[in-house]
Amino acid sequence: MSIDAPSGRRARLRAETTSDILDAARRHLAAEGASALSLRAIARELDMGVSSIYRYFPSRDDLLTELLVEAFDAQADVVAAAAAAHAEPSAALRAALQAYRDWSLAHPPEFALAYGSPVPGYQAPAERTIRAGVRAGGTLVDLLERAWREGRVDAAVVNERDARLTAAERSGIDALIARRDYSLPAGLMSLCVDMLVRIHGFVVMEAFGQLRPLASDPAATFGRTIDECLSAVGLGRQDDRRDR
Amino acid sequence: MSIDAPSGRRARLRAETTSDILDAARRHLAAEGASALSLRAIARELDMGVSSIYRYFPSRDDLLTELLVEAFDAQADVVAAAAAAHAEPSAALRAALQAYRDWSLAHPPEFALAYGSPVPGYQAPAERTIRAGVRAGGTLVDLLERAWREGRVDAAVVNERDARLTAAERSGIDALIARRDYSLPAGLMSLCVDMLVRIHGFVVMEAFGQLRPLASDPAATFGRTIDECLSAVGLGRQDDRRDR
DNA sequence: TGTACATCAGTGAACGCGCGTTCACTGATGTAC
DNA sequence: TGTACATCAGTGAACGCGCGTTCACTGATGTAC
Repeated sequence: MSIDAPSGRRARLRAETTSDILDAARRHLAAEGASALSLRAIARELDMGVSSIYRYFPSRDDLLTELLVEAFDAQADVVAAAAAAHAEPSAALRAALQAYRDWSLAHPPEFALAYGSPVPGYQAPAERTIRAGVRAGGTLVDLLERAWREGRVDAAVVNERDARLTAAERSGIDALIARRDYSLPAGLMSLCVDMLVRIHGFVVMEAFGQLRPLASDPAATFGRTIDECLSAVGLGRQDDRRDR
Repeated sequence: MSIDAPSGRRARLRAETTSDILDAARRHLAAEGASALSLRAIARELDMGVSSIYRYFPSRDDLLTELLVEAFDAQADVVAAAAAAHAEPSAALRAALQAYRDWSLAHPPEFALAYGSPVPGYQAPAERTIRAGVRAGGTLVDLLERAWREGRVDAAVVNERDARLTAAERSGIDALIARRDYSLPAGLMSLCVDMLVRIHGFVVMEAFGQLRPLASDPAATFGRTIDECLSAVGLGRQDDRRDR
């Protein structure tokens, strides 16, 4: 997060205070929710005047944006790291999906900020936000691309999906692939979207407490959902059954 | 919504004003989000003093609760009506799931209130809220129960799921069935939960605008998701393929 | 090493705002006889 | 039909609160010579 970091005590202290503020903000995010995040409360907690905060962030909204970008980045980092730990694509994909869930459940306020209902009166600035928000999904697409190139994806599954796409869907998928410079076939991209929706939907429900009354062993249920997603995407082979 | 409704002009006017307030509240919910819902703004819109609102609702939180309960009820009504329009269970289930999505997309603020990130400083009173919140899901379970009783569910699918349940999952599922007085087998209940999670997850993403960058024909994508859910639940037979 | 100046973190008071809620009130609508 | 009383919708002023943001300031930390 530190920009440039031009050495010297002053710079170091500045960086420290900046991250103190962000930490306190995160705590308040956790306690009260994004729309109740208040500069005054943060200042109180840090034992400093409210006005001091303006030395570090030009406004409350900028603070929120920073938190939002950090959240997306942290999640994407964790997902990428999990994926990188496995050479075999479907094992990597499993690990990545698991990491997606783990991070989300471990950081409820950040997750809610990133994916929950919009914060009233706050409009996230597209430029900074979109790039960060796309990264986690991008990692998953990369994995599928690699699996596809290596011939590990069941082509019959992909072709069947391909044949079922409506014209509108196909043009949307093609545009998406072009926009993000992906290189997988449209059918596989469509299957990938389904997978994302399924995984994310699961995590949203769990994070917001709507799953608890329905499933008492969410980890197991999620594991099975991963299994089903992998096989739906044409990766349901025997070679990765060991790590379940 | 009207309680008892003891005739007379006064009562009628009272009911009218009450629903005027609720309407205005809904509009503000739509415009600003739940946490920004303000009695003063509502009063302004209705050209009345703020204090008058207290003749109708004891506090802001009670107003919110009323909106919340109404939202759950409205959604559940729509789902139940859609289901009731079809005799054949899997057609009814299709219609019900479709209605679930349609209502949600048509009422973004109510949907966000009911299923989005929690409103800061507001805790929904469990007694009134839970009963209403469970209704829509209950309709879907009823349909599956009926299909099961009529022998339309593929027993092999149910048994396979049954065999895969962890001990924790099984006891959770059994408790859920007992608590709500359902009567379907544990395997089918577990499949039903998966279905709910999948459908709800899809709708959440669509309602919160996170699906748009990924899918350009969400209706078609949702239709396919329904297909997959039905066959995952053991209802993927030929007899209802006509209405796709 | 010492001096003169620039930078910048931090301060506290103030502004103006919108909020939920309370209160004592007015006047219209209903009810009992 | 008329009168006396009870009910209750609606009012406007006031209270106390927390908020984001601005401003002119002080004093410590760095930099140039």
